[in-house]
Amino acid sequence: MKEYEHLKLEKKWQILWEKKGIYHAQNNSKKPKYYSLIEFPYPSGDGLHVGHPRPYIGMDIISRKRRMEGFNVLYPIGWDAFGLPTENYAIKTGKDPRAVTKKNTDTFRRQIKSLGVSFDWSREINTTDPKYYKWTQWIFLQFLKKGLAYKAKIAINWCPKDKTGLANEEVVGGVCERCGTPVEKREKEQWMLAITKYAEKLDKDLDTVDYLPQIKLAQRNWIGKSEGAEIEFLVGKKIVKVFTTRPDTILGATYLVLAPEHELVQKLKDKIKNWNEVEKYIKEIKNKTDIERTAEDKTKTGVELKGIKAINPANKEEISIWIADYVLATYGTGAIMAVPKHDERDRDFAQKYNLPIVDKPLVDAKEITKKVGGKMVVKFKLRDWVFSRQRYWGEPIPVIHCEKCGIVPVPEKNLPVELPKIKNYEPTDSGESPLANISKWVNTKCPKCKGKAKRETDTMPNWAGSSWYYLRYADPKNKKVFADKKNLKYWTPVDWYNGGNEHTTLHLLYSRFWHKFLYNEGLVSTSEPYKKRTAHGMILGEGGVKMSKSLGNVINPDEIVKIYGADTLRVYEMFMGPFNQSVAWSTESIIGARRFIEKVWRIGKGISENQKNFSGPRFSEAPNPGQAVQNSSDFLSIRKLFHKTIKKVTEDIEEMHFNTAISAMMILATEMEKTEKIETEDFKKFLQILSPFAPHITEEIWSILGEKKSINVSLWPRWDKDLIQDENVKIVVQINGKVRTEIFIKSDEKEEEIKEQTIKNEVVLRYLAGGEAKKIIYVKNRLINIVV
RNA sequence: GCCCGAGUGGCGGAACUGGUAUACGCGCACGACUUAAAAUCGUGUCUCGUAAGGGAUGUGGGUUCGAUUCCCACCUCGGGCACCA
Repeated sequence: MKEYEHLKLEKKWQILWEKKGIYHAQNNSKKPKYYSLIEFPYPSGDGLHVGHPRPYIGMDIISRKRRMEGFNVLYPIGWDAFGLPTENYAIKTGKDPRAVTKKNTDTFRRQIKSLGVSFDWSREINTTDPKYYKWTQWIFLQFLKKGLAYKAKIAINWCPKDKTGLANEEVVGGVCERCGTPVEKREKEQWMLAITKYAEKLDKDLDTVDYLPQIKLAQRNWIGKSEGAEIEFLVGKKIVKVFTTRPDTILGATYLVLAPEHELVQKLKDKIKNWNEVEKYIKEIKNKTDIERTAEDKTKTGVELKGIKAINPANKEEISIWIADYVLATYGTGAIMAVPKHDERDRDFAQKYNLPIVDKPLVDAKEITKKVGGKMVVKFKLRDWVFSRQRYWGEPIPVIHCEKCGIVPVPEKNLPVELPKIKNYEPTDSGESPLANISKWVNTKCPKCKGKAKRETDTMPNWAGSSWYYLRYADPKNKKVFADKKNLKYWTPVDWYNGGNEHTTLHLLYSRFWHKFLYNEGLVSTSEPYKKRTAHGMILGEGGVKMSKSLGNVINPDEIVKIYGADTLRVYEMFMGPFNQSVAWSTESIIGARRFIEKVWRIGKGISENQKNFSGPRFSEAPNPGQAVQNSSDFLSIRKLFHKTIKKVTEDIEEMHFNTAISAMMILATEMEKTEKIETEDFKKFLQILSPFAPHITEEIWSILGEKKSINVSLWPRWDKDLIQDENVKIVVQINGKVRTEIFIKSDEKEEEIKEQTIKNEVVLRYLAGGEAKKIIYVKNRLINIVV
């Protein structure tokens, strides 16, 4: 056996694995299936940085373990390649976004392959491929058919820098999620998807999936279900409907507040005596950005609608009506009954404008609602999804505007509507997509009446392609349907989906919505797309700051692979900290992972050259993995340690506790090296449990030891229950809760005997001198505490 | 403001269900090997104390034979939501 040359060795196996296609998922297999998924990357021009592979390696470990457990594993990858960075780059350089995407995906593919991740590359997909987005457009047409895609003139979030509309989910703290520019409001005709129709299901069905609790919670908060009552207040002959979660406080309602945009305000114009003042206020509010409206120290403002009054239906009292910016037009009914006694916001407002605060008694919520003719209702904070973008690099919305027929869907047989190649990708200030300038493409015939018509020039948001990509993996090359039903039935749902927390209320929610719609249409076989969802932490730059080009602290995995090898990088990334937590990169610390890998190589070498081979256990006791090894290897059974380590690694992988799994294997490796002889079969089991983490070196040693088949298709080792039991156990002796000494006992020894034995111990006697043991607490195989 | 999550050596982090706090790794120090260096191996490495022993898991209390773990109050950091009636 030669020296460890990671570059040669890793390349060799990567080529061989690819040639044999051992990571290809089989569509017709008798094995049980396992579908593991990572969020497919956006192929940016900067290439991979060391943060990208962390989730890939994590799920790779799960996938490799599943293969060895006998599953037919689908672990696919593709490219979520539509989006602004590529388009902006195209604008700057005058290059075709297609060419830019090709170049970027080539780089990403090469880099990911160099890490030995066991993706099934035969199923690679790309959202910008017309063969793919044909089906994104097709699904849109299904939404349209069912009335869930509709056009509406609404005030949308407009990013003046990116010159495009944004969904609510893409606005973070009043600024554009992507570029940080403060978002403006613009009235525009937009395509909308009626995600709110699924609000109830999206909320309720969270009970049926295995997501991390904080992910469920974040989705629940975003959907924002609340139960309350709609109650009507009479205003002259007109009616104001309010929504309240506290109908029981209605006797304390001393005024009404409408959102400034509330329709009734305009309708009552004639009766409002201070109309000039009211109109001025409405105008002021309209010109405010979200940031100004929600500024922290902002006090509430409002204007009374003088000349009109409302009647509280519970006690028939006349109360005043106000408009104020603290009431939102987009939630509930856009109007509230103000109860300053019980609601802090109403109280603030009442105090500022000297409105009555009365302490009327509480009444039964349901009874009073019924009595005043109201009804119990459920409201959601979730808004419909603004689905139009006024940019080039996205899926064209497959719709035609006909002068006579109105909106006409592009016939399914004419899909895909391909993006035309153009020279200028610059978005326009008018808020139109650059596609609007391509008259040759825009002007078309109406599919219905064959008359003059124009194509829709808005494109879809980059969340469109990613809302269903996991379905396409089940059947990525199908030309007739988005995926064959049989394949969908076999592969879905995704068994384990790992991704970033930043997608909880975006991609994760959107794709659940699409999936539920497709399920309703009978097009997919499960009501939820993902059975289990976990999240990984980010890798930060050295010192704990974000890795970014502007800070110049981005680490390229290419360099690490070159210097240390893919196996070392993989082990390091899994070892550096808990998988679900952010950790700072430390190039200095990688050496630890490399030393471990080299140690494994040395032991393998020793065994293959027959210097370390041995049969039968030599020692009698082993420490627990993760516990201190008390040097004396004569005392340890290396074989027991093998089995304890198999157990620990097997269990830790399932919990994504990769760091502690590696720690246990490091302990075992250190012990192996200290031990003169090791049984080859035991060592092979160690190679197997290490192989998901370090697939190349383990495959190499595996083959050197005479195995003909890949370690990837070997059977995951089991631990021997008897071997992980210790006959002799060390227990700690405490006196008054302080550790004083330790004794060794047989693990099956009776409690009484142990206690007796302890009392006679000389150290214990010394502490007992004069006093007497009041109480003795024994915790099996752990400790004994004597209270004096 | 509200809701999550976290706070442990010089650093990244361990600790099952309340049971030896600081595993594993980095760094550092010393030693072995070497002409030397690197690599590797070994030993040590929370803190005060010569020792016996004492003190430390953000701070202050509590429950318990025993608390990093449970409870209460507070501080700091990270994340989410943010006038949602």
